[in-house]
Amino acid sequence: MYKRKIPLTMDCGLHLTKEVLNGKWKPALLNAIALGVRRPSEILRLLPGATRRVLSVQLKELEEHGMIEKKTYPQLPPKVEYSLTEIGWSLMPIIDALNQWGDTHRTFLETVIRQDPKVVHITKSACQLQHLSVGEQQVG
Amino acid sequence: MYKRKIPLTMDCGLHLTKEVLNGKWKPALLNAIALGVRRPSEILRLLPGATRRVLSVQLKELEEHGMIEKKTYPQLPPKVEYSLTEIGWSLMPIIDALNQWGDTHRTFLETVIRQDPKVVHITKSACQLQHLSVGEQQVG
DNA sequence: CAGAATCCACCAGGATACTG
DNA sequence: CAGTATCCTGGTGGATTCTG
Repeated sequence: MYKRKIPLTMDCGLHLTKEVLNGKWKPALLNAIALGVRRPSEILRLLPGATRRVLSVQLKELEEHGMIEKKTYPQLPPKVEYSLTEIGWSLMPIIDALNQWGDTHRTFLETVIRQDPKVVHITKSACQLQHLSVGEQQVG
Repeated sequence: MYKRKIPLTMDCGLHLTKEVLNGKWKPALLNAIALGVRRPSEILRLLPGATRRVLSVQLKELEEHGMIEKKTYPQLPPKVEYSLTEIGWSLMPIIDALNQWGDTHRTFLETVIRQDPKVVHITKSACQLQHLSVGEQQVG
């Protein structure tokens, strides 16, 4: 088993939270599940930029960190459903805030980020989360 | 100049925000500056886990993204002061929420994160942010 | 004191193929 | 459909040294 060689730094709340949300798709995954998209294949469709492997890895981490729960139906073909735990739900106001802040300042942000000479080109449509209305949220 | 070869994905607000806060010390840096710690040497003292170089790099990125402003006094020895821009300030509720969430669930989080077999050991005291009371915040 | 230049270890995440 | 194993690339951030 792989072991990380660089120690974590985690005594202020900021770093603890960062560790939980650390991963390219973690916030999007939590958001998707909160919006009722609970099956891996659906999530995969929702995030065309991500591969099955990466989603798998990050979902597992979220599960290990206690943010989501996994329900496996022992069938063929297999069926899996994820749901938020209570502590997972407690993250949603933050996710919403992140999402909203990005949307509010979209024009500005796209400009300054595009100005960044490091950024070669931008791919659009890697995430369809914004097409789901928040009103469709399901109650845990 | 280094150029990034992997395209960004940034059409949902979540990813825009993530790009801005992307960097090990970015939220902590914003928080520090908001709390009135504006000089590099002070910030360095506040975040003993980070090196001068990394702070320098991430401060520059925050500046390029328009979150902070840099004021240089042409003296010897040089003196530099950072401050939040208006849009930078607009991030503070989010930073506070991240910080608070981590603190609220500290016990749980430290447990599940430590359970993670990837984590070998944890360094404490890499960040002294929690020693500053929020009451000491300065107005932009 | 502030920061630029180098060098590099580490590891996150993408591609692909395979199993049940 | 869901998940794992393997391999590989690129880029973040740490160490160190040097300048003004």
